[in-house]
Amino acid sequence: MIVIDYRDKRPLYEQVAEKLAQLIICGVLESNTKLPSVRSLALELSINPNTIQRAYNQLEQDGYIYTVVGRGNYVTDVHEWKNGYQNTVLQELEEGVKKAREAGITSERVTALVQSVYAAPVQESPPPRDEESN
Amino acid sequence: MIVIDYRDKRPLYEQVAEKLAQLIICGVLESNTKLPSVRSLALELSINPNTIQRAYNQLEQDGYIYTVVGRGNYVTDVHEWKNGYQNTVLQELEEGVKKAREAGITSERVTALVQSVYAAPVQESPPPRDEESN
DNA sequence: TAAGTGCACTAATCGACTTAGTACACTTAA
DNA sequence: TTAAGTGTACTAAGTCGATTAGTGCACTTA
Repeated sequence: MIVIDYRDKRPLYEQVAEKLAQLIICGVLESNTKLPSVRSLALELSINPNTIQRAYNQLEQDGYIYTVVGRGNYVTDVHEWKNGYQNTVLQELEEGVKKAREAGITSERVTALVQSVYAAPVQESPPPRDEESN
Repeated sequence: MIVIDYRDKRPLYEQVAEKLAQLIICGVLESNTKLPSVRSLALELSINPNTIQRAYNQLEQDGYIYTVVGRGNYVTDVHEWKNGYQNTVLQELEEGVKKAREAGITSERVTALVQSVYAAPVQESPPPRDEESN
């Protein structure tokens, strides 16, 4: 299911988390699917269970999966995940706008920036999943 | 001019850069003022010249000062600095908006966010210097 | 030419991050 | 109750990058 690239300079847990996130995003792992246990996946990849644990923690923080102690890890429902991600993006954006305001940039200028971005043609890396526009 | 706090866990060069930035922002060091040389300031603070060098590099990157090899470091003109800072903020903001668009967030929602931030009453830490609104 | 300036390179130190080892608490089913 | 399977907390070793220091070079000015 997952292959580790030892030439990759990033930490193992980050690689594992990223690969799993991709599988979730592209739909291979559907909502509420049970992920392999930390021990079994660790055995399969020949690395320490704690490393898998950390990858799972990362995924949980990012909202991709949820954990039930004693039972296992499960893929988060698509709608929940999408809402969570959008909220994160919006929070970051709010910080940026506040910063702009404090820097003395007018709201007109910021609004113009927003419009120009949305007016630009779409290119590269489309959003993970985007059937519905809520 | 500057006092180092060894209880502070941050690196020395960061402390030095921050203190100098504050002096520049609050107007103690006016535009085109010559800063102390890396050697003299290092001697004054009893730290290595390279540490001061790094602090100055940081300040130059952030647009607070400019460097002339063989001559010294000088405080950037207020207008230049302000433009540079605003551009940095706007670039960061653009990235955020692109991310929002890719996440499937509508432009209306982003615009509403911008307006709500600018509608909120001003509070805490006002912008460094803000007599003119260009 | 000499003094003063910033800059580039290397080396030592130190701390944080990463990973592994181990033991514990929880859930489930026999 | 018991046993197997699950996630979690704690500590320790190893590794790697950031920070700081040391040294020498190139540039500007008088």
